[in-house]
Amino acid sequence: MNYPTMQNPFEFAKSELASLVKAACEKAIAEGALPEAELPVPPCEEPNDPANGDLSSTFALTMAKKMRTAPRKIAEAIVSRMDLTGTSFKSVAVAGAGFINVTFGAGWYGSVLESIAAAGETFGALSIGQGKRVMLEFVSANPTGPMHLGNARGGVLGDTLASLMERAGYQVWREFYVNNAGNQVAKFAESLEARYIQHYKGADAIVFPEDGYQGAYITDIAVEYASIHGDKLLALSTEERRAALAEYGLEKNIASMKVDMARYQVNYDCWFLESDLHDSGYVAETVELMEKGGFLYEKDGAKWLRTSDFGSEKDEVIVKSNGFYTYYAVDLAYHRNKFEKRGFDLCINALGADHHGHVRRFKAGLNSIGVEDPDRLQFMLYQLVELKENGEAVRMSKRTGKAITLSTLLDEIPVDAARFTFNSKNIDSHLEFDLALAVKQESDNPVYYVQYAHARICSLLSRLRNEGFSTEGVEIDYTLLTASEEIALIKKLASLPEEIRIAVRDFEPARMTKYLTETAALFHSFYNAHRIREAERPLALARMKLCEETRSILANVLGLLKVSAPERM
RNA sequence: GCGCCCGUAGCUCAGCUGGAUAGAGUGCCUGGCUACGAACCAGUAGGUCGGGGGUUCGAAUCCCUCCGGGCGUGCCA
Repeated sequence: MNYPTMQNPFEFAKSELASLVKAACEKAIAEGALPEAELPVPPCEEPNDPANGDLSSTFALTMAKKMRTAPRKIAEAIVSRMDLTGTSFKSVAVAGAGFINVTFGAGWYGSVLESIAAAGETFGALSIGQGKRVMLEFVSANPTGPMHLGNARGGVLGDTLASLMERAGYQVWREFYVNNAGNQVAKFAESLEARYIQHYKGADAIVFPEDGYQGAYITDIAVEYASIHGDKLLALSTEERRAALAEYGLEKNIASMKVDMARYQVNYDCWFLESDLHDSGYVAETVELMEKGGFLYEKDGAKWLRTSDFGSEKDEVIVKSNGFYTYYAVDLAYHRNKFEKRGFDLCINALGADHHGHVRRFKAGLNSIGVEDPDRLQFMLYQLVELKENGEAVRMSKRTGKAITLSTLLDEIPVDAARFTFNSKNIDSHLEFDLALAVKQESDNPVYYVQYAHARICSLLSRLRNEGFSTEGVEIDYTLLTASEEIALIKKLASLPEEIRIAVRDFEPARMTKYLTETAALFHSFYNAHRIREAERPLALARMKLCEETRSILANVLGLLKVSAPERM
């Protein structure tokens, strides 16, 4: 028996069905059984209820009007002319209002398992990315303090999308943009300075800045600096003092962000410093471009960019009246750098939805500086994490110090569980998070359900191998896998490439945790319904093969999520 | 005011480029280990898909409108 390798089994079968339906329809028209009509590509989908077949085409329903013929009659004319020999299908039937339903034959199921075996743990690799170079920028939290739960969500979502895009055939670059310059840093420096002075001269010696960073970590940094370098900053100018403290604090914060991210299994290709854009003169050069293009004008002592000419609601300030660039100006330079200087084909920014207003502003701004196709910039907007304490909502803020930090999260909850949780809700959903509740319910995390399935299979397979069972080099008789649990499981394994395709298309990594949970459920269900060791040898081996490929898929997808796939637990 | 997101089972959420009887987890209840791992499985109960219109063979899904919640609308980043 020969089993063709399929990169994407469902896509393979759908296009097969589409051409079968179309060919049969053409034949029916040629024979005068159906009226002449222009034929679109027949739509094919998976019915919700397996009783309606494995694949279904609504072609007859959509053609009813054009052909002025009852859909059922169209379907019957088509079905009676469909030849299934040598295809993925073993049967076809007309159902309901005129659905054309087909069921897979053993050849398709065999091909699925053989294809997974051939691809190993990279099954699901697609070529839709065509090797394009993608820059995925995510988290990019201000280095003025520790990262919080919102960053935890963004970190996992961005990192997982990156993995998914790699699997889909893109060359992905992960980047963290470090805002180590500008107004927030000035406030950070001011806050450190106040704590430093208070440390030596008492709380009343200086008024803490009203909009300063209130978190206790500011005091920690200031005191730590004092314990290492002493009080020598007191004698310096305010400017020098702040510069020294800011430099020390930023270095420290950035280092600990790197540690936290690494601990969270997020590894960047680059931590890009905003200060480099200033130092190299790239920001100035970018603003000059706007100036030369005639897109800038002066008003109230500031320089404004005519973004309203490029699809934005209003114009934006580029140079403030105090002579400093706005964050927006610098970020435009940064994005120009991504496209023009580093030549990425596509840039994706993962942003919390509180920044959704940027989307239009950015595109308008990039347009004005001649980045020729602003659609190369895309946004993955995820809703905010709503922090709850005993059921009460708490607004997270770095400035007020009200937040659960990423490192606290990881102290309380294992990385596997945290990554799984933040990957388990659609990016559009507002995620509620109560740390106390999460710690309490930690053992309920569906990640263990999935990992348990993997461990269970590992232990089963090692027992089978010890007893002399092996699928190595053995011709498996796939026609023996006919139980509903076996069929459902194989179909689920087969759908992985489609899941990856859609997850990438929609920027929706949550599809993968859902997929894992469903796959594990189907496996557990199969496992409980059927014995392997006690079955007749050929059936035992076919089931063993199914277990092997299920394990491969679980490890494969857990790997994409950077969640461990334990052999025992 | 304007813009974006959300509203589906008691709770947390899938399903949304229109398809057949709206799903899962959790919680409640009932059953299943001298068994290849019970961190599991099987089953019962639980719904005006926020309300109201519209589009059509067909709407949780598309359009309009209203209600409710979140976010944005800075010479902050």
